[in-house]
Amino acid sequence: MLELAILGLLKEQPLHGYELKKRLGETLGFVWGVSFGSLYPALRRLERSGAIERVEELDGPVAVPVPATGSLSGESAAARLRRRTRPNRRTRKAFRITPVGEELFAQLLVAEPTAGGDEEKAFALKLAFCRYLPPDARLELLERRRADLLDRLARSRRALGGRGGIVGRDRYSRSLAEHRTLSTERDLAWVEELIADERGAPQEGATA
Amino acid sequence: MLELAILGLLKEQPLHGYELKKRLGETLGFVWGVSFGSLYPALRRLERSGAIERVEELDGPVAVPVPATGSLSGESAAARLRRRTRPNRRTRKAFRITPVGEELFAQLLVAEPTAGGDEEKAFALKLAFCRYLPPDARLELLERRRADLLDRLARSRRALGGRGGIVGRDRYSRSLAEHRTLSTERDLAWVEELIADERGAPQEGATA
DNA sequence: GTCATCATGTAAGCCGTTACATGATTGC
DNA sequence: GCAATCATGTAACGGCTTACATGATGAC
Repeated sequence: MLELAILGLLKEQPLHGYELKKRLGETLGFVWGVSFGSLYPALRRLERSGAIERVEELDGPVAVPVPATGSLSGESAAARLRRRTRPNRRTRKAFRITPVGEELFAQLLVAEPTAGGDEEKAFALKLAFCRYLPPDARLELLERRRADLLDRLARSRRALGGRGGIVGRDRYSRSLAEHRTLSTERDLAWVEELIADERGAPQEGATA
Repeated sequence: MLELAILGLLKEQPLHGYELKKRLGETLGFVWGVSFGSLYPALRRLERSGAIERVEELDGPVAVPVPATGSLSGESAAARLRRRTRPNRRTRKAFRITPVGEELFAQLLVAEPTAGGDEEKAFALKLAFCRYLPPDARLELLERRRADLLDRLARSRRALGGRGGIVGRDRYSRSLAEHRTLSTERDLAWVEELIADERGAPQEGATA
């Protein structure tokens, strides 16, 4: 999962570890937070397997439009900008994705979630990158998610309604079960909406 | 987390591993599924630490009212019932919670989630057992959750609205971010409802 | 010269997983 | 007797965490 996220971000532009972590926290943050302790080993693994490679840092490469989160004071924003224009650090190691990495990325994007992990996160992550997927694979991803949710909903309802289930337990458990069921229903509705959109207008590589 | 769940179930009645796993799947299933590979080692740990102890299996102990999930055929339900009335298995090891275990349980129930784990699950689990908590601790649990959700919501919105955020990314990421934000808002509303209920009628050990 | 931040990395450990191995009980 | 289920356990591993160690760069 981490590797998918890394490759996905590197598809956009070469980055070094520290920056990668920041982006993982910013643009994928509602999905995920990673620590250095996992990030760097992951980078090494990816490099050794040939999925990514070191790249010399060109000066001011892709010129992020101006980070301007708005919450920064004008002063420090200016400082950040100044710094950003002259990033000639020798100590940092930027990586770029290789063709091998592209292939790995494509594989990971359609792979079954590795049971141990968190199904929700895995789906969220894949969705965040599914613009790189051909329309049919995209649909399949969504359909699979839909099936999972239907399944879970069935179990939820069985637990909720069936005698011997949640009924008769305390109010907290009951409230929890009800809320979870509702959430699942809404997730399902959302996914079905995505599916409908997808069938309606199967946008090729839709970036906008 | 596993240990909390085990202790919580054992508070109701002594159980052996296999049954424990079933219950974990049934009554806590929408929150959790455990495998034997974690369950048995956890039981050993708990036993060694004195939190639980082996107990001789009395015949037909607590007499679960009749499992009757409704989805079983009458035949196999009858078989299940028949079996249940004479469970004189020597091979299985039933455990009961000890005073030490009660204390551990109480501790785990109010402990901060161990960062590594899944915050959602941890909260759900605690809520499922919070009837054992004194009203003030219960409120604190809810308030803490509320704070977490508020925090997450703020970050969600920042990512969503702020320039440099999700705007400008592809429609999938955008939809994802919007949906997550909505979900968080609803979780928050739910928790606030629970808090209001709690303040309105601080039921002592509310089982019904 | 010192502090904050940027930047990379290692070590130990936690908490769970799957896969495998084994054996008792019961229904037919 | 045979298969299904009940029941307990071990081994190897996975993926992530925190805590720790180290050092460069830039601001003042």
